[in-house]
Amino acid sequence: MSHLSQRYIQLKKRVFEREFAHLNPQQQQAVFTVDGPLLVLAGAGSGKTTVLIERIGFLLQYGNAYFDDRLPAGFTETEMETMEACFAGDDWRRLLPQFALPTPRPYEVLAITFTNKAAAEIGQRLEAKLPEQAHEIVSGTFHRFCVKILRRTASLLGYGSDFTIYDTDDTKRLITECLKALSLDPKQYAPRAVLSEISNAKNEMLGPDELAKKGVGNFRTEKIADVYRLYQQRLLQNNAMDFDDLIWNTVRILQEFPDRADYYRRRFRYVMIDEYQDTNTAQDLLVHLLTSHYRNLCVVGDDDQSIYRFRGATVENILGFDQIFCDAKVIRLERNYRSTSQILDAANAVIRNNVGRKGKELWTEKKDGVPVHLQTAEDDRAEALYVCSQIQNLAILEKRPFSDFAVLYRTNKQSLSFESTFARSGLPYRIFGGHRFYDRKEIKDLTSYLSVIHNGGDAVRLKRIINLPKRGIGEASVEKAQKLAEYLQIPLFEVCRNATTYPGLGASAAKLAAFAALIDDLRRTLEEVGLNGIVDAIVEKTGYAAYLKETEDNWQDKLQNIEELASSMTAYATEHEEATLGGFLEDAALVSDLDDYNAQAETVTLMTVHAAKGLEFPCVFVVGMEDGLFPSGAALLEREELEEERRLAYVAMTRAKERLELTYAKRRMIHGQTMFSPISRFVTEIPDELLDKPEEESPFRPQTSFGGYTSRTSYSNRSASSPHHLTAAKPTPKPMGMGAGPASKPKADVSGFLVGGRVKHPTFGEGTLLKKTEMGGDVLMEIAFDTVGTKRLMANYARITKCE
DNA sequence: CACGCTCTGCCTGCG
DNA sequence: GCAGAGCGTG
Repeated sequence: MSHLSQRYIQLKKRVFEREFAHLNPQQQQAVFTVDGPLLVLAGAGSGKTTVLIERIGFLLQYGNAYFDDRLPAGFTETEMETMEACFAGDDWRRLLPQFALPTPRPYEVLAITFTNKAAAEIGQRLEAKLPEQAHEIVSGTFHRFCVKILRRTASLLGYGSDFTIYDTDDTKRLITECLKALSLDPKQYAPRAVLSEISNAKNEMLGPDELAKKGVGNFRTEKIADVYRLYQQRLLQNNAMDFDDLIWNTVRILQEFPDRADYYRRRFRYVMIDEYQDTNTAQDLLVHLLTSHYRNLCVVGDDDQSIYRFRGATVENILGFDQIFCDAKVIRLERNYRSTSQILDAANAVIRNNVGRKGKELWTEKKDGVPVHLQTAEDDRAEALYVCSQIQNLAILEKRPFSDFAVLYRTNKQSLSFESTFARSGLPYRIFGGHRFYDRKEIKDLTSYLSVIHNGGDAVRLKRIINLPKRGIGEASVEKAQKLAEYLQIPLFEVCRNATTYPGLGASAAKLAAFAALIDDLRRTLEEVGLNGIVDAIVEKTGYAAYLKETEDNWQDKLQNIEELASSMTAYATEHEEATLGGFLEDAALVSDLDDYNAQAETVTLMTVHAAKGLEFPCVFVVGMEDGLFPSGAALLEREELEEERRLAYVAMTRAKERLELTYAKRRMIHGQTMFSPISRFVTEIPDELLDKPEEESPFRPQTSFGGYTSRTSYSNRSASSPHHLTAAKPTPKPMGMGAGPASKPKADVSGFLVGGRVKHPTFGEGTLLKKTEMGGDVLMEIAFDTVGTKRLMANYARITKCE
């Protein structure tokens, strides 16, 4: 290599490094490496999304400029000197365009994520960074990407392009049907379990025959393979796919139709996959099939955050990436920008105990944090009380909005005690998870109507609504009609429509025909009123509202949910120029509740650790740190399971930016039984010097009149265990908020303060009391101070006096 | 076919 | 401890 060329390359690199100086060296390398296979091991809070966005930006602007080692043709020494002089001056940015190489078109770039939330974030940030090109870049979830391909290619596999996407409820119904058809006892073959085995098989790319072969000699597996075979057959008949099929059928397109495969391979020249540790075998195969031509594949992930093994994700995909691509470049992002060193050291100490990992140690420059706090509570109720009062304390002492706080738990059930405690003390909160909006019964009913209107071939959803509201079509009649449909090889809906022409249907024929007429009528209504009025029309023409009133206690709530469905359809119609019913149903199938998580809302967040992945909060409480709960009892048996739980604990801890508290209850009700569990082994893996452990006893003991002590370590410790201490009688969980946390004070008497009256504060001066709000045994006072403006203070903490 | 009773079986859960 | 499923009866 010539001397000139070396000078040129060196200068070029320095220019780019200066342009991307806001990134650390590892991040820069990840951004500049656009060609060939790249594995980015991105620790929690290491600026992964930023890298992804910057990388796309760099790619679209400069192509493979950074690593290209060619000298422009006819480049001279003089030009080199001009460039170097320019670099030394202020307008060195002028050099950037000169280094640019041919770039891909935006639509040749594909970015795939797992959740809608992540996809939306990427979409927004791309929009902000590259307003011109963002809308052309293909970004979205695996499922959305696959649906897009399948809508165009499904006919090759025998499906219609308007296939329905079945959710868990639909698939469960279909499995139950298949079990019945094969005379299998649903008690021995629980639909849920069968479904999960089928799903696992699909995720590993095993068809019914392969599953049967694998389970030869195993009676149960052989039977499940039979169910699987029938299930797939029926899905096809119903023109429906389950979520796993979306992936697998796309794989089939790429494997079985070379011309299609070739088209997509050339189309997506640059592919990026986020959260690669969450991919299953089918998704991994899809990615490899898609990128086998150009091999410009960048996968980003963190083996330490792989927490979805139970649903088929295999960490091996990310762990073995550099073995499959032996020329892959591996970049580790270990600098964390989120958490304090105390939090990171604790999290590192826990995850270190895992054997099967690439090995990463996060570090930070935030050294000014507080230790991780460990709180012991007598039972789950005391635990909730502690968290509640601690949040109230911190909100006041550190002037934090409630949106700073998150309570993370292992199981959804644990939310109950927090929900009731928070509600009682007026702490605003929001619970995420549990069931999706679109999974609610009334919403499922309505979307089933919509779906039948849209895709008449779908018998599962048709059967869901055929007698709902009750219209005298019993199970026997439906079965007869279905037998007939099978015999005649026509959709069930067609049998209903022409029911009166089949003598075998007897008395129910008229009712079936009336039902079909209703659906046909609704189809015409859809033509007339469009998406905006169709929900109302269904409710009206089916008498659904009356049915709800008759059968449900909380029918008002349910009607309101239906209203919400109607307005979300209207919103969909306005947002999309060519809005169709099919498009809306597709959206409904592919969204989740977490998607509308709003960090701005002034509420405490309650969610499972799983749901919290990818989020961050200034203050995090990880609750229920007990062996048997976290790690879960099932995980205590197998090493692999336990390691997954440990990764889960790692994810939980690394959500915290400033404060991390771990809580543990000595006693707790599980499955209706009081359990006494030892403290979580994950807590014991954290070295003592990183943990701030308060007194042994529950903090909820009646307060003495020694107001204002702040040291919890010596004095209060003793007071609880000392037998002659009169007030240490029995911890009473009654008093809310008070006496909890570090800086407790005696209860202030606020009855003398009148709204509109004048008050005085030692630092803020005089002001007018605007509002008093009861809050967890304390009173929140909103005061308009004369000099410093309006402030919200808790009566028990702020030294407020009346003006005489 | 609707109801009420008993029985069971219980992590996590994207799309 | 509670919810959902399944079963039997009016």
